[in-house]
Amino acid sequence: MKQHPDAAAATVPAPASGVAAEAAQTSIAARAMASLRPQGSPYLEGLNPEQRRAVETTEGPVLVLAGAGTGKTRVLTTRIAHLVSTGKARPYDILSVTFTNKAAREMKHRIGALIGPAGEGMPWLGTFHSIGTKILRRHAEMVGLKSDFTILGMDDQLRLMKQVIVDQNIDEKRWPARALSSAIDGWKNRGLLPEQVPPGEAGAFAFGKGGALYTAYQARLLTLNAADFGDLLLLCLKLWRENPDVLANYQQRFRYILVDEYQDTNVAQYLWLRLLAQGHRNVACVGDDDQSIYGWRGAEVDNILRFEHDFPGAVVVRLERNYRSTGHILAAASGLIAKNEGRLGKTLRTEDVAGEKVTVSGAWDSEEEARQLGESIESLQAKQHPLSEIAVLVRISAQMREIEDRFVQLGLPYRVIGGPRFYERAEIRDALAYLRVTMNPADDLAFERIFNTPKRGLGDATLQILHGYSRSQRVPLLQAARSLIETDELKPRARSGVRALVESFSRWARMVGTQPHSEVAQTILEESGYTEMWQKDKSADAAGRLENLKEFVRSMEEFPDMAAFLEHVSLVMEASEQEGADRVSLMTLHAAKGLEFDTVFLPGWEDGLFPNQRALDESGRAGLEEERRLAHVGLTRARKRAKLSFAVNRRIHGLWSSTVPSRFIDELPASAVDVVDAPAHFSAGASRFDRNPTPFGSSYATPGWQRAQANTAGNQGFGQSSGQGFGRSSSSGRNNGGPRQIEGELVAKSTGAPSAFSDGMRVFHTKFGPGNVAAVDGNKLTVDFDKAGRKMVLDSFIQPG
DNA sequence: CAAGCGCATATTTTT
DNA sequence: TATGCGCTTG
Repeated sequence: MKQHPDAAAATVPAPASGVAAEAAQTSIAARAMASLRPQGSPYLEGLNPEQRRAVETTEGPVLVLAGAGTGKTRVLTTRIAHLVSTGKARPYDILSVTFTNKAAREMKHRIGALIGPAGEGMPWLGTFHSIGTKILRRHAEMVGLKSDFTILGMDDQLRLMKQVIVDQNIDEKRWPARALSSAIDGWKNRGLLPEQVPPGEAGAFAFGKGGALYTAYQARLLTLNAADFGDLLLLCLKLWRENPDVLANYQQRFRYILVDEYQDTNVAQYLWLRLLAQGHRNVACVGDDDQSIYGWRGAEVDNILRFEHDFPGAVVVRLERNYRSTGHILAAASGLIAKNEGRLGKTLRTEDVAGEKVTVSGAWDSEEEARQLGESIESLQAKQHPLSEIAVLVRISAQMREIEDRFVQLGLPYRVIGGPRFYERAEIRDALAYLRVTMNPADDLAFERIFNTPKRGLGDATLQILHGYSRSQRVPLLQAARSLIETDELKPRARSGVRALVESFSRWARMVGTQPHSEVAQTILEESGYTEMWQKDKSADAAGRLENLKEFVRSMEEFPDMAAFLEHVSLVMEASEQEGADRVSLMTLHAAKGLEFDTVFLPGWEDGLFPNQRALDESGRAGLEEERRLAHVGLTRARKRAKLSFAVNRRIHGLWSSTVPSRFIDELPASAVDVVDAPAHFSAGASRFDRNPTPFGSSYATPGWQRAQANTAGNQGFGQSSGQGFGRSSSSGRNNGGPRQIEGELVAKSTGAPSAFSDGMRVFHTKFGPGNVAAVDGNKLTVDFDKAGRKMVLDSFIQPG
């Protein structure tokens, strides 16, 4: 995109351009003008007083705490409309950042609806990354790049990291590229350039070479004229720090700044915003601390909690009126989130009816849970409830399989939202790599990717030769290949393969510009043998991949040229969801943020799964609070019906383990919740016992037992500080000792004898070696192994040591 | 260079 | 359990 904002503005029919010009000069007059308008502004109608305040407080820092379903997007878009139509700002004076492309698109759309085509001309509405890219391309030389730098996806990033690791003679096994890459990402998220990383931290990686690796990695990026996602922000910071005049220009340019989902910003984004906001200080951040669920990838809830401190004099507006959910659902969600300590505090209220209570039901195991889920959906379906208004939200994707299996069996149409994205599929990345090399012969990472795909008899040996030449002559791989086919460096066989490839790329490069770009792509895929490769492949998914390739080529037609297309896909890594069909939606809780449904099912509310043990282990109380926010997000997705469930047995890494209901269940206000008896039919449930008959089986599978379980859960007081680990909770209790051991018998086929182990005992495991028992739960032990760390193991694999 | 085996590993995921 | 990876073998 080379569109210059000022040029763009000239083409925008500015409704109040005369006023705008004055506004820039005489703010008093402008304000006076503005005060006249609201009465006649249709867009302000229907806003509640808080929303209106959020819209009309245009000057100075504003924090809008927008609870779930309180009309956040509406405020954001109306605010822009307000700024533009009062003449306080022209569309190109407003910087408006979102997190996802989807959010940006929706905002563009809605602004367009409010103020007409002027909104579509907003050049500075986009994601942090797309705006960062736009800024960087203009000043690329100042950070050592060229303006046509390529943006690396995660796979390129990893490949590059691997090379750097090898270059630095680090043991790749001990320090996998993944780990280092994520460390570097972490530093970038915190706005740290290589030299700014605290030495202690950098030293903790790769035998003290962490810092050196980061430096080397950045150097390689510059050589390749490439930037990774983190750089898109980090290099802006660098650019602005080193060139105050450039910064001043942007500070001046952005009269008003709006930020969506502020609770998800990381440190780099915060610094980025703060630098820009120091100009006019008109920065409005909209967010909800109770929906911050991305701490694990660098989001800092602190940013939102500290807003008033960071921007003195900030006006804080709370949007607490919820327009989405009925009373009980809201009460449940509010009651739950109130248990969090680190929050600014909001109380959602609704004027809607109380509606149905949130239901909680238990199941014997995850299979039965899925069965019940299917039945509930079918009965809703029988009552004409549209499937598209039903969502199943799970904590981890692994839960999806059983549910999908069930849906398939029932013939229930469903769709999985999230999951592997279109542009991340192997065939699409391959196709992209071909295009990238065609467009940019110096794109070594792309070249390497398709070097021998499809197979053309080229292996690692050949690649090493190319690399050697490329490095010594300081030319890109493709250039190296072009030179080497003139010599005898390569074996004849490899040489002919390389020659064919090199010549193809020259040919394809010549086609660009003379033929429509989608046709060029089509030709490339055919001539390279790539399409043929999949046609010959007779595995199950080959047909789907060919279909994807077709869709890929087709989607190119929506872009003016190949370069524009490539820019788009490097920033927009998302699938094109096809809407319309009446299907149940299945997704993770994370993927559900921002969506809403009439009916929401929330299976798997069990301690260890949700709240997730790993979050607890890694982040302690903060982790628990984030999990609780996730629960809150889940509940607030529901308009009319929220149905929680848990299973008492679940397979974890292939082993059956018994589980206890999530502590979150007990944190729900009782008045908003109905405990549901399990359905009375046990035909299917009984089959478990048919296979594994035990004297106790049937009685424990009765509804009464399940109710008892639910009650037991209530009485045990989960959720206090003690809860650590699947096993630890409260195994001493006689209430769960009985059933637990029987489950153990059924499930783990152990002897069922009471555990002979106790806390602190020295033990030996056939696989993990020596360790100390940290906790005992029936036949399951949590052991801190000397070498392998903390693991949960079955006692039958353990000997007293 | 490809197929096959053993081994470790096992959340959440946008840009 | 199941997947994916890296190494060994044909």
